[in-house]
Amino acid sequence: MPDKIPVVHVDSKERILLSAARLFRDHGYSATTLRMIASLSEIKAGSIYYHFDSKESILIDVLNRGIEHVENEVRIRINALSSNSTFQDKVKTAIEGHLAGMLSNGDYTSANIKIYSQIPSKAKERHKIVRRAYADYWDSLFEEAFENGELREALNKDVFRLFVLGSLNWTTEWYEPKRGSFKELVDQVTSILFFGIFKK
Amino acid sequence: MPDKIPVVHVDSKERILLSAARLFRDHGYSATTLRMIASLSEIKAGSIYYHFDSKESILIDVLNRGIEHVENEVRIRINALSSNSTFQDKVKTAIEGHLAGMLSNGDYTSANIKIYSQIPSKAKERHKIVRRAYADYWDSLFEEAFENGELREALNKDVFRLFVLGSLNWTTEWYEPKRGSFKELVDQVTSILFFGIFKK
DNA sequence: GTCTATAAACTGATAGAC
DNA sequence: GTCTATCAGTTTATAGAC
Repeated sequence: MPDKIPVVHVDSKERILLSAARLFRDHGYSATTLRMIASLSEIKAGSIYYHFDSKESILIDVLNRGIEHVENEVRIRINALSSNSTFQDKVKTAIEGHLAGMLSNGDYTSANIKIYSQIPSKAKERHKIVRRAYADYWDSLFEEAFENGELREALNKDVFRLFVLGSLNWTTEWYEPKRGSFKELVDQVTSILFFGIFKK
Repeated sequence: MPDKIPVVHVDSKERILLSAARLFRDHGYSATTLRMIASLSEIKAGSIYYHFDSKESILIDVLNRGIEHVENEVRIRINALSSNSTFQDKVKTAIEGHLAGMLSNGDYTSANIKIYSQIPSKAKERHKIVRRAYADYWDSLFEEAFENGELREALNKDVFRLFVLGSLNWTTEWYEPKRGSFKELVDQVTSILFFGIFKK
């Protein structure tokens, strides 16, 4: 993942959120202290409380931005498609958007994906609704293909979406630009998901 | 995930390790306190130090057992295959083993997979060698197929293994027995990975 | 082997000066 | 808005009784 971009000097609130996202992603929510966030934001720990009520409210903002970001990356690309594009184009575009949302400047999104399962249950409950809406977006995308009979089998629809999105999500654990360009990654991942690993 | 099996009364050391694995998996390493581990193990926190030097040494043992467990699940199934089984049989068997290692009584393995990226870097460094050996096992499995020309494309070999294993690993985030039997999951996942989601 | 008690350090959060 | 100082609670880890 790039992240070459330093936590530049914009509004303090923005620096706090970006620092928190990166630290949450790399060390987890609980292992990240307010003093770590403060230090990376080049501010003192007490000052954080001028901008946020609690550590958990920072978390909520980070999580929401993560979904917001990835959803935008997907929607923008989908909306830019010409009206006569095939369904396969559409899905490949969505895959590219999702991967871009996580891997290219997607500090909030990668944080969201990596920490979600281990955050305090109260925060998880609050954030669930936002997540659900994004999942619904993918469901509606696949729904079309199910109806057209383009998909290879009538697999369980939930398993279908969960597996596809999950396989993408895990790329945060291993993708490094030095392995190959982002475009190559999208091509290879799409190729495997569309047609599998075997010749026939 | 089942985990119906309570932390039964075996050796204290075993109870501590199993409790730790489950708590690490569900809450993360840092958010899990020794008092939580002690409580679930039905022992007092101070007593843990008779069996372990530090919290981190519990972590190391949990991580190692995780790889050990999943590796066994895979090896046992692979070795039980008849000598005339096809390469696809072999891979499906390995997938089944890996999923079983995580999802069926795989507390140590699911803990390992979920927390690895966020543990202290010292522990990560120490555990890397054990992980590498398991990755090598999968590499050698696919190597055969590459040479036989059975795989659909000459994709980047690393991306290949990482994507396949990663897509399996993420099932810990969403698989629930109520969605369907374990056998069904193996069939559906294998089907997608082997031949993709599209009809052609 | 397990307990109680406690040390030493760290945590999220607050108060009040500037 | 940001700082310093500090509170109250928690954390890992240790000491010593049984």
